[in-house]
Amino acid sequence: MTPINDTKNQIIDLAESLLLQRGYNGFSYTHISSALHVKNAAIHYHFPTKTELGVAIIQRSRQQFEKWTLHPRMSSMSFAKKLDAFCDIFRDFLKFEGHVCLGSALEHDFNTLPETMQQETSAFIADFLIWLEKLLKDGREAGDFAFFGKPKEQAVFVLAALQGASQMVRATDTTYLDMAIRRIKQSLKQ
Amino acid sequence: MTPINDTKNQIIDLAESLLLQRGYNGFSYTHISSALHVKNAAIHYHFPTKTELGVAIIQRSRQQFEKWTLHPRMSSMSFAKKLDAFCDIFRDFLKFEGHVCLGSALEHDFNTLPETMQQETSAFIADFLIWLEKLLKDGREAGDFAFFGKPKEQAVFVLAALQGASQMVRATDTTYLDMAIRRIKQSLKQ
DNA sequence: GATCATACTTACTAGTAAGTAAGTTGTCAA
DNA sequence: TTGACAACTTACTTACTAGTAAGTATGATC
Repeated sequence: MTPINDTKNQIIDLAESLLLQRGYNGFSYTHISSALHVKNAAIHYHFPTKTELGVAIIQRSRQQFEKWTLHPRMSSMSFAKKLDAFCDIFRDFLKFEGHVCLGSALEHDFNTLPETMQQETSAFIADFLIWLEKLLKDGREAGDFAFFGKPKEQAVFVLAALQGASQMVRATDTTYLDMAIRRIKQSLKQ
Repeated sequence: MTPINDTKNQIIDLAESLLLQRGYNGFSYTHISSALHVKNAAIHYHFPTKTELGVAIIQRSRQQFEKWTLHPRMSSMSFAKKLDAFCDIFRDFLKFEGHVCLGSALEHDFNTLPETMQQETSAFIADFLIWLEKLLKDGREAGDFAFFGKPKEQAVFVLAALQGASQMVRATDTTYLDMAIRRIKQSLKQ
């Protein structure tokens, strides 16, 4: 048979891709099963409910982000380089046709999401904001960044711009994210 | 019977509200018909397809925005006041429980939208960007705004931040939009 | 008073959604 | 060789989706 967890991981991969492309209410188990050439019930075997599948997607992404933040190469980076790397996360999402970042996709469907997914979504956004706030705070203290007000407020602003731009790309032009990123960096210069 | 266009307008009102709350794939004709205490087919009488209803929502919004830009009181406003008024559009969306701005909602569902709705969505976003670009350009020339680079790039940045923040609010806190607006204004100061 | 359009309702259709119960098959361990 | 389990399939259910065809009440017009 197939290797252990192979189908399960393929399901999460595909479901995440569909979520980023079409939103939580825009994909079904049939989308996944037909793409993987298995039956509808096979998906239900691995993820009895769509809610469990949704939670699995977010939890895996949270783990990936945590791993990213803890990666050895991060500790040797300058604050500016870290911000660059963070912006690259959003650029990477757009490499796949029609994708948007996960936070943006989940926020949009928030009101129609089951409660457990809502909780995971809020935690996911909080992960990003906490990391970003610390980067901006430490970067300003070190003299690498310059901005007024609280680091948290600036973090909200940066994340909002990144998410907003990654979404705007769909109805406009893919260069718009780069425009926003240039402006974000500009807004942090002395 | 009911006054002319009353039901039709009520349908657009409700459909728009549902679209902003739940996304295009998150509401059905049944949501509308049961709320208005009419039958499913009554909605189809006014809007034969969901696509036509979707297009009607966007077109009405575009007309409302055009009317807003041409309102007599606008011409006497300072550039800063105009920007304030523009930001208020986004604040107003959030007054209704769980709403997000229309542009954000449409961009999110873009890939699953019928073609006519995609075209209207792109035009809707373009309306906003063109107005904003002109405001920023004229404002900088008059010495009221200060920023580097092209007005268009700054316009993309401002709209991205507004849309992103209006969406982030769902998974976080309603104060986050105000944070972003404060930062936007700060980024345009000398 | 007949005709006609408007604004519906009743009663359906075909398709798709998530989800389930029961049976099948390959693999591995005792 | 025999269980036992993982990983499915087959065959279904219930609920909801957009959309339609045909009929009806109401008011305005000729």
